[in-house]
Amino acid sequence: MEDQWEMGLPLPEDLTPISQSLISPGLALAFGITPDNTRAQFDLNLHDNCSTYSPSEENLESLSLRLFSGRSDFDCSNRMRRGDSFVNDEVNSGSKDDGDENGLNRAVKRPRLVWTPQLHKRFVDVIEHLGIDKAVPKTIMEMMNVEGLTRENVASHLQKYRLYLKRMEGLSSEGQSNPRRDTPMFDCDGFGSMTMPHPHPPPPQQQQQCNSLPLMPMPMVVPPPGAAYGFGHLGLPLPSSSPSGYCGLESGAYNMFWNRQRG
DNA sequence: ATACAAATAT
DNA sequence: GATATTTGTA
Repeated sequence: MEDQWEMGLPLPEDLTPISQSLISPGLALAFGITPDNTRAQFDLNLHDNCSTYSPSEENLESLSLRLFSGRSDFDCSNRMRRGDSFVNDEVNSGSKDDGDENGLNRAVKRPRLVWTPQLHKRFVDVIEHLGIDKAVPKTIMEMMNVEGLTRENVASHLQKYRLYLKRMEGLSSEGQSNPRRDTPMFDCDGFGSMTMPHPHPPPPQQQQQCNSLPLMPMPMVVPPPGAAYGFGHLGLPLPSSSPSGYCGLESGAYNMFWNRQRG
């Protein structure tokens, strides 16, 4: 059962290697995984400010491996730090591909991250396995192990996620016979946890016994182009689950999922 | 100096 | 509304 997730995944040699690991050796050890082939290969669905990029082409797979045009070492280094005011400590200044036409070392803007259901699912999985007390942005980011994902990406998402949890909490304690109780309109990957969050925090898990988790080694399965996506929340028919178990939206956020009822 | 959470901005 | 950025604080 524990190796079932591997079925249908691309072979290691089919995957483009990624230059940088976001998981610490300690975490990797704690999870009993080998750092080489376990990095998340998420399509981060990054949107440029100017052009919205839709990964519906056959180039999806290659796009999913790196963030933006040719660089994977983006990291947080292009952001201003508090106190001082450096713009961009980008190393290869003077090159023409840094988006700077004038030779000035301008800050390069990181595209906006879109939290796809896949990404969000991993986020939730990590949180649930960490326990609320240990679920802080940095740890979550490390355990998610998604290339290019920053701590502030996670922090921002976490802030909203906590808001969501609070809403649900107040909701469940409010009216017991509440008709508005979330019926899971779908239980596909990534959605169920959003529509039906755990009412109670999962039992605190110890790091040492976490190696049984199917959490880490889970490269994203890219659906074939033109595949029917899960629009169950819109009342559209769900595709019969594919053998690989893929079920989700390839592009676009899950947005409307957690904005159910509002006060 | 760093990371967090909350507040605010885009 | 979603995500980013700033602000206050531990």
